[in-house]
Parts: sequence; structure tokens; C-alpha cells
Amino acid sequence: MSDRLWDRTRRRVQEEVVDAALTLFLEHGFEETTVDQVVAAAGISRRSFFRYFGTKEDIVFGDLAEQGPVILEALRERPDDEPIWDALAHAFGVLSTRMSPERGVAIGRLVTTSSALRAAHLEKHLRWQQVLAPEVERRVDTGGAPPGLVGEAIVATALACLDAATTAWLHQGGGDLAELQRLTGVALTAVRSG
Amino acid sequence: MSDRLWDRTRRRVQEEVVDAALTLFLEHGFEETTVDQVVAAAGISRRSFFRYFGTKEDIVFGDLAEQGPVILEALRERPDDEPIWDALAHAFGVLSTRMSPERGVAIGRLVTTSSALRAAHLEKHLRWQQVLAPEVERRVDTGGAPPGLVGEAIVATALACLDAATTAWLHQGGGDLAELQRLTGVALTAVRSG
DNA sequence: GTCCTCCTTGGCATCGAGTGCCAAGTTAGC
DNA sequence: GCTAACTTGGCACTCGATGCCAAGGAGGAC
Repeated sequence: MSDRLWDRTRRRVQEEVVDAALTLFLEHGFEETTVDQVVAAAGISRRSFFRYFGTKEDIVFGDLAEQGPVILEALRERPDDEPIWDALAHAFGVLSTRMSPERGVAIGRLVTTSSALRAAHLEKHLRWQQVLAPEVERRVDTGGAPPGLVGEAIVATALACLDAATTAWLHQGGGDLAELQRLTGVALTAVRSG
Repeated sequence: MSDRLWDRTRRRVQEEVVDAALTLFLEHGFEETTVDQVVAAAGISRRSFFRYFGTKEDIVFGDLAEQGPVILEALRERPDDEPIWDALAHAFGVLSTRMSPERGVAIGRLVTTSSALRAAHLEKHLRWQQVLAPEVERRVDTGGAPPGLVGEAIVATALACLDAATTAWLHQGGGDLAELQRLTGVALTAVRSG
């Protein structure tokens, strides 16, 4: 987090590109908007764009895929005797502070309308899963299961329920983050007691 | 399933392309092998290739993504009072009859090594999920949850556990399908009783 | 301020996946 | 054998993404 002119300029440019791109995406759709249109709207060269964002999907997700360690840190700070599902819910909660709810809803809607974004979204979950699984496995009783299996299954399930809840939440308008948490709880309860 | 010469030829060509492609993929990797190399090895034109397979990933997954209705049919045939997890496990079982175990293991290994294949794999699961969720929701008590939430959460969880089990199964050599089923059960039990 | 170094920028060429179009060839039904 | 239906493959093109390189701005040493 240094603050030389270069870094500040970089962040400013990045934000401008994201703003211009999201406007276009929401208006015409993600797949229908070309990178050329984005860079034209943002006033940056095509080549530089791909240095700011490795892929077109990165405009939408930013560095979210690399936030596994941040979630892990939050998970480590939860007490060891807390039920694993509560601990995970709280750990994922740290991400909600990184984005405005309005933008979260906009991104959520975009993701549901583009299979490329959906793929990137799920790949992101997979990255988180690999980071979080060991700590989850440390916390629970695996009962002699092969290493990795229980941790991965639990994290993947939590993310699956979060996704199902997000779908339902967006469907009923989105907006209230507490409601999303409630729906996630409902999904988890249904899974664990069906 | 008509049997005109055209259809038989089509199936034969398709199989030849898959065989040639899988050989190349296993030797050099999925992303590292270009479609041009595949069509050269299979003796077909590039243009025709994309009429047989809509995407490069389709070589590996075939029509698996469109088998949602087949799984659904199998699920419908399970008794209504069977626990939903057992019913789903049996329903997914019908897919194992569509491929040799050896090829299944080969594909599994490929998927773990290519993010493009992983994305297609997860997109496939999403397709299944949308087909199966309503029937699952009909079978269980949703307790007044928003429509779709519980069904999607349950199917997504089942698939997540199946994936975690597959990872562990491949890690320990693969081969025995009964062992994969056992691992899936272990994952599900861990999720539902952690 | 001057010079030198580091880093960024943008243009160019290129690759790889995927698609529309069209002319030529093959199959099916008569 | 003739015609309609369909398949094939070549060409040109779009779009995302990458390597390379020359030009230019930022920042420190003097």
C-alpha cells in the first residue's frame, strides 16, 4: 500500500475503467460489450487495459479472487469452539465491507446473466476453498476421512448455500444484507436437517 | 436415435475425434493442445470440428451437460419417502453407466489440471441444478423458505460433496466406483453433522 | 536543473477460440 | 437418374489475450 504518484494514479485509472465498464455492462450486457468499447469509453489503450485487468472478468470481480487469505485471517480469529458454519459465515462477512451493497447487487445481477462471469465466480470460490479448507479441517473432527475431503466439502457447501441464498435474495430485490445472511442460514439449515 | 448413414458416420467421426483429442490432452495438457492440432490428428477440417463440438471443452464432456433431464427421470423413479440424499446419489448414479471408469478417471484428472475444464464442469453442474431443484423442492419440507432456495441449496451441496469426494478419490488412485460412493457419503455425513 | 534509471504506456503483430457465409460434394427419397 | 436435404471445408472475420518494442514520464543522485 505505498502511496507514490504511480500507485495513486493506477488506482484512480482502475476505478475509472471499472465505472465506465460497469455502466456499459449493465446497459448492454457483459458478453455484448467488447473490451474495445470499454477502453474507448475509459480513454485508455487496449494494451494498457490488459495490464490493469488480466481478463475482462476482472473488471467485475477485481481482486476478490485473491482475498482467500483475508477470509482465512478472519476465520482464524473466530473462537475454536464456535460451530464451523457460524465461523465461516462471519469470516465471509469481512468481504461485505469491501464493496457498497448497491454495487454488490449490480454485480450479482451481472453474474446471473453471463456464463463467463458465472464461471469466473465459481473459479473464485474454488480458490477460496483451497485456502480455507485446511483451517476448517483443523477445526472439525474428520473421523479418519481422507485428508482434505471434509474441509473441502464443508467450505464448498457453505459457498453453495451462500450462492443459492444470493440467487433468492436478488430475486426478491436484494438490498438488505441482513436478509441475505438470514437466507443463507435458512439454506444451511435445510441442507443439514433435510 | 435414427440410423441413417449420416447418423452412424457422425457418431463414428465424433468418437474418432474424441479419442485423438484425449490422447493429445493427456500427453500435452488441455490448454496446451490447440484445436488445430486436434483436427490435424483426427483428419477433419477445423470448420467441421466446430460443428461436431460447439466448444473445445465439449470434446471432454460430450453431451454430459445436457443430461439433466436423464438424471431428473432417475430421480423421479426413486420412492418419495427415500431420504433426499440417497435419492440424489442414486439418480446421479445413472451417469456412471454412460462412460467407462478408466475414461472417467482420465477426464477427472484432466479437469483438475485445466481451469477452462473446471469452469465447464461447474457450469454443467449449474445446468443440472436448475433441472433438478424443482423436483428436490417438491420432495422436501421447505418450511416456508423462498421458492427455489432449498432445492438449489440441496442439489448444490450434493454436487459439492461429490466433487470433494472425486478429488480425494482421484488423489488415492481412483479406480473403484464403490469407493467414490463411500467417500461421497463420508463428505455428506461430515457436512450434515459437523 | 541535468542526467540516468525505472516503470508505464500504447502501438503492432500474433495467437487461439469461435462464427457467418458460400461453393462443392454427399446422401436420401422419388 | 434426378432433385431436395444435408454435410463439408475453405475463407474471412470477430473477440479476448499476449509478446515485443520504442517512446515518454517519475524520481533519485549529483
